[in-house]
Amino acid sequence: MARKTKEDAERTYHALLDAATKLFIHQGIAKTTLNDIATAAAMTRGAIYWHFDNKDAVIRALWERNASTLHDAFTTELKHLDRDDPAEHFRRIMKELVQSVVNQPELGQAIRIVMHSVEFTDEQTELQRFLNAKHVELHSTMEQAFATLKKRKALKTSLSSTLLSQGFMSYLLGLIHIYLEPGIKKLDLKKSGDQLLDLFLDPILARTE
Amino acid sequence: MARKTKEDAERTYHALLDAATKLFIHQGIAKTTLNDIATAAAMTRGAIYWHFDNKDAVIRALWERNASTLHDAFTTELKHLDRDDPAEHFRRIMKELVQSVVNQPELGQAIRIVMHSVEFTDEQTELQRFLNAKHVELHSTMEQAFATLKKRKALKTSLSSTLLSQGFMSYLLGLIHIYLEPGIKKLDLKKSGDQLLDLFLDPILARTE
DNA sequence: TTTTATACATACATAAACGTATGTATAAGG
DNA sequence: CCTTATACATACGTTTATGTATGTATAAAA
Repeated sequence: MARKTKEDAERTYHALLDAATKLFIHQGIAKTTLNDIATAAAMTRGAIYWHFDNKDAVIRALWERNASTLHDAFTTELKHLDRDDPAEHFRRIMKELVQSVVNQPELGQAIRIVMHSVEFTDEQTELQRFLNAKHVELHSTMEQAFATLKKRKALKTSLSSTLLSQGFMSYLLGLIHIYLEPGIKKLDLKKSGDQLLDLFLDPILARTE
Repeated sequence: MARKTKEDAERTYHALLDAATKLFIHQGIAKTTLNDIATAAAMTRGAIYWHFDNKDAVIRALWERNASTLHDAFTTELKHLDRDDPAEHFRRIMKELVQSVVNQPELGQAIRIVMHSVEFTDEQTELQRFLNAKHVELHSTMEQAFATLKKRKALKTSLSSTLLSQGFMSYLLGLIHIYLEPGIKKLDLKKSGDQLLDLFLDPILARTE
C-alpha cells in the first residue's frame, strides 16, 4: 500500500484508538484481538504494530489521549486549594470531576477500560506499573488535600485526614465504577452526582460563611 | 493412573481450587493457565477437566465454596431487619460483613478474583451472567433494606432510599475493593472498618434511643 | 468375584493470536 | 528530480493454551 500524509497517519492513529475503545467496551479487553481492532478501523495489524508495540500500549495510549488531561488537571487543582474557602473549593473540584466523567463518554470509556486493566500481581507489566503509579499519585494527592483541609480547620470531624481520604476515595471510585458498569440498576450520576457527593461531604466539610 | 476414593477425589478438588486461588492472586487470572493450576496442585489438566468444564467454572466453583455462604447470609439477614431497632441492626450487619472479609482471607481472595472476572460486555459468558445476577441481587436487597429503613423512620435524611442505597453500595464496594487491592497505600479495614462505616452511616441513620 | 463406573493421566489435534520479517507505493526532504 | 524514510499491507513462523479423545488402574457396586 501507499504512504499517507502525516495527517492521514494521525487519522488512522485515532481511528485505531476509537475502534479499540468500542471493541473493548462491547466485547471485552481480553476477547478483543489486535486483528479485530485493525479490521474495525479498516486497517490491518500492520497499522497497529506501526503505531503501537502491543495491546497494552494501545490501552496506555487510550489513557494518554482520553484521561491524562483530566488526571493532571485534577491532581494539580487539588494541590492549590483556595486560601479563603478550601472546603467549598474542594467540593466544587469533586463535582466537576464527576460531571467530566458523565459528560465525556470517551473519558468514561477510557476509565472503564483502564480500571479493568489493573490486576495487581507479583510481576507487573509495564502497563500495570504505569497505571499503578497514576493510582498511587491520585491517592497521595487526595491525602494531601485532606491534610490541607484539616490544617485550615475546614473539617468538622476529628478523624485523621488519612482515614478520611481513604474513605472518600473509596466512595468516589465506587460511584464512578458503578456508574460506568452497565448493570441493570443504573446510577444516574448526571442528575444525582452532586447530591451523592454532598451526602458524603456535608457531614465532614465545615461551613465557612 | 489409579482411581481414588471419594475422599481423595474431594481432596484434589479442593487442592485444585486452592492452587487456582494462589495463582490467580499472584500472577493474575488471564496469565494463569489450566496447566499452571494442575501442576501447582501436583496434578495434570486431566484432573481439572474432570472436576470443571473450564477456567470460568473454576472461578464459579471458587465463589460457591468461599463466598456464597456470606452472600446468602448477608442478603437474607438484610431482609429481616429488627422490628425495634432497624438502624442499629443494619449498621451491625455491615460491620460484620466488613470484618468477615477482613478475617477470612479465602473469602477476600475469592471476592477479588470474582471482581476481576466481571467485565460487562454485550455477549456475556455463563460466568458473567451468574456473577451479574448475584450483583443485581445484592443491589436490590440493599435497596429494599433502605426502603425498610425509610418506612420505619430510621433515616435522618429525606433523600430517596434508592439514592442512599446506590451511594452506600458505592462506598461499601469501594472500601472492599481498595482494601483487597494491594496498592502501596494500604487500607486497614480491620482497625478502621467500623470508623469508616460510621463515617457514612452516622449522618443518615437516626438514633432510636 | 466380576463388572462397571470413577478419577484421573496422557496424547493429540487445532486454532488462534502474536511478533516479526519483508514488501511497497508514495510523501517528504534535499 | 532523485532519494529516502514513512505508513502501512502481507506473509511467515512460532508459541501456547485449549478441548477432546483415549488409556487405565482401581474403588465401589452388583
